[in-house]
Amino acid sequence: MSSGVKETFKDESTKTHPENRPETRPDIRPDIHPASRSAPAPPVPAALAAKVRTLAPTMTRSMQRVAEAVAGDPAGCAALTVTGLAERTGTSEATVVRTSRLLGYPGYRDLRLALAALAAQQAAGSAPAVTADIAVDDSLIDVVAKLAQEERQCLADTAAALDVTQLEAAVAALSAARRIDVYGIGASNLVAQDLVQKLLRIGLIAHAHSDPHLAVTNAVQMRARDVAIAITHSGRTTDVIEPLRVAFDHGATTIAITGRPDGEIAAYADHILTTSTARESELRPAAMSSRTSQLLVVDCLFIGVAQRTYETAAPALSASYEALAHRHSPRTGH
Amino acid sequence: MSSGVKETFKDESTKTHPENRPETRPDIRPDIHPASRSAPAPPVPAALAAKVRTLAPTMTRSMQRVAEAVAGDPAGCAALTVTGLAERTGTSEATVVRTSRLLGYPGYRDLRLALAALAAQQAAGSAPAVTADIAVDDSLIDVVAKLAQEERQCLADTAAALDVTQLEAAVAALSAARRIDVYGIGASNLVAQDLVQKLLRIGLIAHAHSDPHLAVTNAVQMRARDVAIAITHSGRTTDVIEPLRVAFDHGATTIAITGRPDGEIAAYADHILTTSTARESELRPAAMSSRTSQLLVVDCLFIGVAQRTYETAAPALSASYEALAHRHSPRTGH
DNA sequence: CTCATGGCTGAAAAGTAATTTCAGCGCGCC
DNA sequence: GGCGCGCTGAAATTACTTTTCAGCCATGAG
Repeated sequence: MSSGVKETFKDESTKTHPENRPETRPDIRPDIHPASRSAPAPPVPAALAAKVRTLAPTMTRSMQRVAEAVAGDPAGCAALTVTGLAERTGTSEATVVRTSRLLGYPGYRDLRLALAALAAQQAAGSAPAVTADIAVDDSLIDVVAKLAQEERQCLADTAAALDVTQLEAAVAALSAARRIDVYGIGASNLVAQDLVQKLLRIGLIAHAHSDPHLAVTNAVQMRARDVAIAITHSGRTTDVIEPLRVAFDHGATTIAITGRPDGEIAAYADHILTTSTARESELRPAAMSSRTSQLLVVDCLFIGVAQRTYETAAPALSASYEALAHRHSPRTGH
Repeated sequence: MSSGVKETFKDESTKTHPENRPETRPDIRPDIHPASRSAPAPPVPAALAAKVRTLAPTMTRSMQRVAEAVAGDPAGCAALTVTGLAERTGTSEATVVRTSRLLGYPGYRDLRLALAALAAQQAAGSAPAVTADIAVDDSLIDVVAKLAQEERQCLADTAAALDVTQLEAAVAALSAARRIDVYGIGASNLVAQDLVQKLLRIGLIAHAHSDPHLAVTNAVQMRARDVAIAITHSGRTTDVIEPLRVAFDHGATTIAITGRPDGEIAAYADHILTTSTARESELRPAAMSSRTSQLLVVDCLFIGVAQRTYETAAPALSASYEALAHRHSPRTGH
């Protein structure tokens, strides 16, 4: 336990994240404590496979081997010591420990405990449900079943991995926002529009941008109390990062919804909401599962804001329903 | 009967350990086969409380205190080291280890793993009771869980209710289409755009319409081999029905994606794909679950078409990925 | 093509936790 | 009341985990 504390401190000092961000800021943030970001990952074993997938790109080859081993056989790995796992994966103890850290645990000891827990969870009832990839010659029945299953898995992973602290902060910022801009390109733009549509319905001022130039132009107008949200699965979409950076520099509260919390976009985001990364197959591009994941996050944001601003949100919602009523044909369906 | 067996185990572990452990530990550990591991001493965590009760009479007072602690709070004890647990129970490390042995584990290390597993099992067992409506005063944690759960349910419902025959026909029509128009308003328009984005990626000619006037104007141009798709949850959105009717009258193949297969739109649809209708609450408008459902249907359509047109779809997909690559910042995430 | 650079990697050192030993001491039995 | 059995925990020992550090490989610049 005491070692865990020490390591946390050490981690902060070695990683440059926490100190680099406040320096970039031109003015002070009145309401948010940056400290909340240092303890973001309560080790939820259920989402381990998802976390492995999310972090896999950041990992080195040998770390990936370790991560695969633990994700593939939690029960077996839980029975092994560091040395044993290192041997099994053909790596060294140091690498195993490093991987454990990357997955969000203070050390191997704790990862091992989580593995034991995960194994028990899997064994008890809920089967791990490893669906096969969708193949070219699958029947449509199979396609429907597999797609539904994968999306359901994706939702479960996202929910398990979502950092509620970050979500809370994001909701708070949105609820108090003077104005909200949402940046998204391609498939993510649809998610951005979805969010904006919902926020407009509860009386907030929100805009979705897909044109990078206009987005930057608008971002210049942002200031404190405004909120900018960037949605990008890869975390590296320049056209989306750029306006977020501008908004960030102008003092707006910035939120990133991304599958790569370590990505370049993290530098300009006050709050990061991580979406899960499902493995993608040839026929099923990443966009599909990332969209599902993003939409869940967006829905959570919306509900959270609606709760916070219930006094104004509830009447606004009913009003929007009524306004729509006469756009439907009058014949009552049953 | 079983008690006799247990005692035998206990005997072995307690009496023979002085000579047994130093020999076996360093040498045999690496050579042990996973299958044989379970044979000698099966540590079944589920029955821990029972075992504590059974063995309590044979225990000394301090050992009982330890046993009670682990049986009463597995999760809490799993987080503690030997020293920690010894302190909490007011005993010494040696006693903790002795108790572990008595309970059937090689040492405290293994008992601790079993405790973690047990805790997870317990948590998993009591978890899945969150299907209530989302309330205004729900915590964000609950909101996330409930939303994810509802959407997952929605996906399962949709997949179960989807008529594969209709889907098959729709896929066939799309695969052979000269041109595809998709009509959707509001939230459904985002789904329409999503479908169109995907179809464009595999080389089909597709357009999404949200402007009812333009939609009708375009619908007039439709003829045989063209496909028109209308997306409306209510099945009564006039602005969407109208262009579908026009396309239908001009001989195009028409598809309706709707939650009301008996609705007015059915009259002009050659194929009807039914989306599921989840109950909606005040905070969770119908748009949310209908969207999830619609997206699943749209994904199925896409995959189906991609399969059918694999020869052209596959290269088109890879080409679109490559084209996007340089819109991302070059820094590779390894 | 060569060199410098930076970061990954694993062997070994250092540190921490678990296990064993052993002396003390309470408790029941004679 | 003395004797001894065996429970108990502090300390020593051992096993395991974590950290350090130097080698190595890939990468990119000159």
